[in-house]
Amino acid sequence: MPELPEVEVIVRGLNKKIRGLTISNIQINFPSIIKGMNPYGIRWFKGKTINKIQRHGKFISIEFVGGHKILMHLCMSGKLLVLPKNGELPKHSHLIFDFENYDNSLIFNDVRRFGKIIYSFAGDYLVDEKLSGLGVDPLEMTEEQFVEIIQSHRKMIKSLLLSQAVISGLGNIYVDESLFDAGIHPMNLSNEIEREQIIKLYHSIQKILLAAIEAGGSTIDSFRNEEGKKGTFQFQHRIYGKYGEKCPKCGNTIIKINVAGRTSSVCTTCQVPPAPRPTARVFRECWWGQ
DNA sequence: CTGCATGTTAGGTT
DNA sequence: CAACCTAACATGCA
Repeated sequence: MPELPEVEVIVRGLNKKIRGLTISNIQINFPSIIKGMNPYGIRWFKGKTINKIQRHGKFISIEFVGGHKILMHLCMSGKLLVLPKNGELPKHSHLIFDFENYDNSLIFNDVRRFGKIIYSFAGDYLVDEKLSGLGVDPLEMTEEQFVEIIQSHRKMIKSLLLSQAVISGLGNIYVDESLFDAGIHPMNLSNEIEREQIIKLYHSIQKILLAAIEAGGSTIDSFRNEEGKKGTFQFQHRIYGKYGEKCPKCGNTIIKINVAGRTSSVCTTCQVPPAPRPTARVFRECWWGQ
């Protein structure tokens, strides 16, 4: 569930709390979340000092002095918590780092265990592969870059915005919110959207992401920041998950549709659906039928 | 018990 | 090849 704003909130919190600290101990409770190589090899990081923590799309990297990294993805229910070393450990805490001269531990916690941890000794190919497979960051892309990306694919806009290899960081919540804000139906084909509309979408995305970060992210169910606290941006959602309710712009009923395999909420008055396209099969059938 | 939700990936189809 | 669909993953919740 954590998308760009939630991950950004966590990364900022971690930088404030654990940047510059040296790992004194690593406790591995559930090795299989450490994927792609020997999970216990992560103990190599004991004694290493954190240089900085960064966000890459929805990934979090902890970079150590010397350049080696631990890469993490929270997927749906993952949390990174900084909690008192001697306090009660929350259930589903799979990996715990202790630090020299610091009373708190960093805990990777994940109820569903979809989250991943990948580490790197020397530009390990797994870490590099993940990072190099990411598209542009929505907060760093330019208006022109965005227009170019949208126009160079012929794909349903929602599906395109969700493609991490093209634009990295957006998920179901912020795609629905941005498309609604810009007045674009999620099933519109990307290369059929007017330039003016694409630019409007660009600004909707930026505005919404920044506001969400400001509000500490959206807590729909499980998201918590590194202190275990909820975000408040869910109270500013206007369309996500609101099917059956009234559209805040026009008052019509918001409906639920499935796009790119995901539940989507749309107002068909404010977000005009594309004209239905005949599939090749339907076209053939019509041909034979006449 | 059933179905749904979430992000990603693998595998198959159009 | 690009776009699209579905299943799988693990678990909690209604």
